[in-house]
Amino acid sequence: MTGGASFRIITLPPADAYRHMLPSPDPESLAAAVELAVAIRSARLGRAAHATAVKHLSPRPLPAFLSNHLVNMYSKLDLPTAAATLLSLDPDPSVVTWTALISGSAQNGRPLSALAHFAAMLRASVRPNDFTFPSAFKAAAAARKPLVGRQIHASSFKSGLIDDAFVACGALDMYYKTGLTFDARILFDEMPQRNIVAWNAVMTNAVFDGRPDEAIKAFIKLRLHGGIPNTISLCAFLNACAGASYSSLGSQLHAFMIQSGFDLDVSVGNGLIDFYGKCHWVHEARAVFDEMHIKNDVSWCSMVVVYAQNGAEEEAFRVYLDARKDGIRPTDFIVSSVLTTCAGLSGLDLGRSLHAAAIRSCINGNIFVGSALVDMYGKCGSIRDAEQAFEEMPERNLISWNALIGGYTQLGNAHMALTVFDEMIGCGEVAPNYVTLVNVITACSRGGLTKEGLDLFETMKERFGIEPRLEHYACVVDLLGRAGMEERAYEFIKTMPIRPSISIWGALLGACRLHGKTALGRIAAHKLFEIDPQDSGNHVLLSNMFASAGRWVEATEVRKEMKDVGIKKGPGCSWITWKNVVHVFQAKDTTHELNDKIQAMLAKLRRQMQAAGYTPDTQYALYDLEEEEKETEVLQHSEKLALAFGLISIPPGIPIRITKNLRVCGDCHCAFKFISGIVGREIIVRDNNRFHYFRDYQCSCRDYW
DNA sequence: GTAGGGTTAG
Repeated sequence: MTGGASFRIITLPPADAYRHMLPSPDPESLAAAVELAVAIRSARLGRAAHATAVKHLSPRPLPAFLSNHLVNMYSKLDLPTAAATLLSLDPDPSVVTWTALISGSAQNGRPLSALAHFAAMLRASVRPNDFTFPSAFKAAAAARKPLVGRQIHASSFKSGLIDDAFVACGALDMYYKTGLTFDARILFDEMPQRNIVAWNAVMTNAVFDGRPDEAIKAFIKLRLHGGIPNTISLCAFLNACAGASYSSLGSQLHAFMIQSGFDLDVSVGNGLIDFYGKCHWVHEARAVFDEMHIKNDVSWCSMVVVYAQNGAEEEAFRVYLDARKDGIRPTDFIVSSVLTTCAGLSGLDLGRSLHAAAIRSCINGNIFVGSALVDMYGKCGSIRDAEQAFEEMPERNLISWNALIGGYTQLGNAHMALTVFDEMIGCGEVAPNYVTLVNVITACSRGGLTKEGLDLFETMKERFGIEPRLEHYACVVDLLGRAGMEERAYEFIKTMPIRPSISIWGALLGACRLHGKTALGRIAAHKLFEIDPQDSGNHVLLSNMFASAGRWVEATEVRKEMKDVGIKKGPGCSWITWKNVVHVFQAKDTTHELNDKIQAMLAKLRRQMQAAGYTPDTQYALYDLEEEEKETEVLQHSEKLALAFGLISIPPGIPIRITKNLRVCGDCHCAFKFISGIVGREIIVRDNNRFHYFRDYQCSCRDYW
């Protein structure tokens, strides 16, 4: 390097600007270069400076300040071995050297080594200073070691350094994060000076621990004390409002932010998007997003999540595509979020393209991405791909296991769901949670394993320490109901210790519909109307139950009642994706451009099916029509139209994937079994409840759904 | 020369 350019100038350069430059060999410049290496996170520059130092300054030892810089650089850039080796070469490392080593470990997610270094420092009789304690507390907090944290607190108290604001804030945060909330409160009350960081520690931890009201109270108290919130306080407040669904309080704060100019901060803007999304104010979230002058990848990701979590999966995907166009890299956060929307859309092709993007960006090994892939493939009915994604994960956690079990559950493969469940227990690395139990009991229900399901429910508390929740009770009602034991299910509901919810009565009503138990069905339906009079699904289910039992008067009455109260039923529809176009069909839909061919195909299929022994199951025609008309009616169901289109358009050998927003109808289910055999093709239907995998005159659900 | 509290996901 020539010309005497000094590394002291720290106007931050673009990340790559200095990477290949060699610093001049005087210790001051070398130290500056090392400092810069940390700032731009360039290990290459740091190593180059180190090499230059060794070359030009040996055999003399490196000056202490330069050595400290180097230890700090290696530690901060997550090269712990180099940092520790360098420290061990120093015959008498100072507290600064030790602190550099400890802080790097704490910041790079290695709290246990940070604590080990801290202990080694004490053994070497080096006393921690006001810089060391905050890092030590951070490590104890991250390692969730309350006893160690308390010891560090005692030591900082003895040395008198606890009165330092940095040290006290570290201790405060440590007590919260290790679950010693009581100690944290005492410490906070006794703090001689409470700076904004202390208030923020109170607020962020209250939100994290699910005590949003406490965070809001702290914010108000801070204002009463004349404290000025910063961006972190505001993000915490927004999270508190989102957690407690205080939509108006949060939007009032939004006004304050605009007044004070805080809304221009990217993190605050991102917090606002997230807050509005969690309050289901999608338009407000979008407005904040659109008005942001500077957006980062978190902004884009938050916007994707707002749409995904508010039932607008197509919009979520569009935002993802816009983000890519805007030059946003597919991060692990964005990819796992968008994969969730693919799972919701049943968008297997989109999911596969994201899988490819994840591999290109080297984030396919991330545990969030991996679990999202397993989940997506499972929900899209590609259980083989789900298995493979699961196998390829470098590490797995509870969520990954739950995703795979959930995939088998959706497919109705109770045997495999239970096998994977046993494997999960057997591996001893993760303990099941309530979601796991919901999945396996549901799998039993769908697979007809009534005894096994009941067994799991009855022993879950004792075997796994999981208290049954409402969801588990609903699973049992479903389990008994599907097995034809509606009366027993009703008795079970009566003895429940929790107040029965929509899902409980809904499960009973569904079972009554399936088995034509109209009297009990009416009881369940009326419970449902009491809880949620506006829900169309319950009315439709009741009406269909009467229709299936041939009781047309009652069926029509329910429909009429719906009309009178002003309940609208969302239309049932089925869709199929071909060549990146989504073709949507409603029942009796004649608007598709290929309608003539579709009708011809349906007529042909009807002849072939009847020759093979199919009779239309007209109980699924929902109106009281003449028998022959009913046959025509069921032939025009949206899933049959979609299938006919698929058979016309998609070449043989490619499975036909259909998605339906309601449950697949019984006649269509029967017809699809015949058609899969007649035309020799795989047909995969995903309804709002589960998958049906038709092949060779059979369905994966074995007619039990 | 070394330090504390933060936004997005399965």
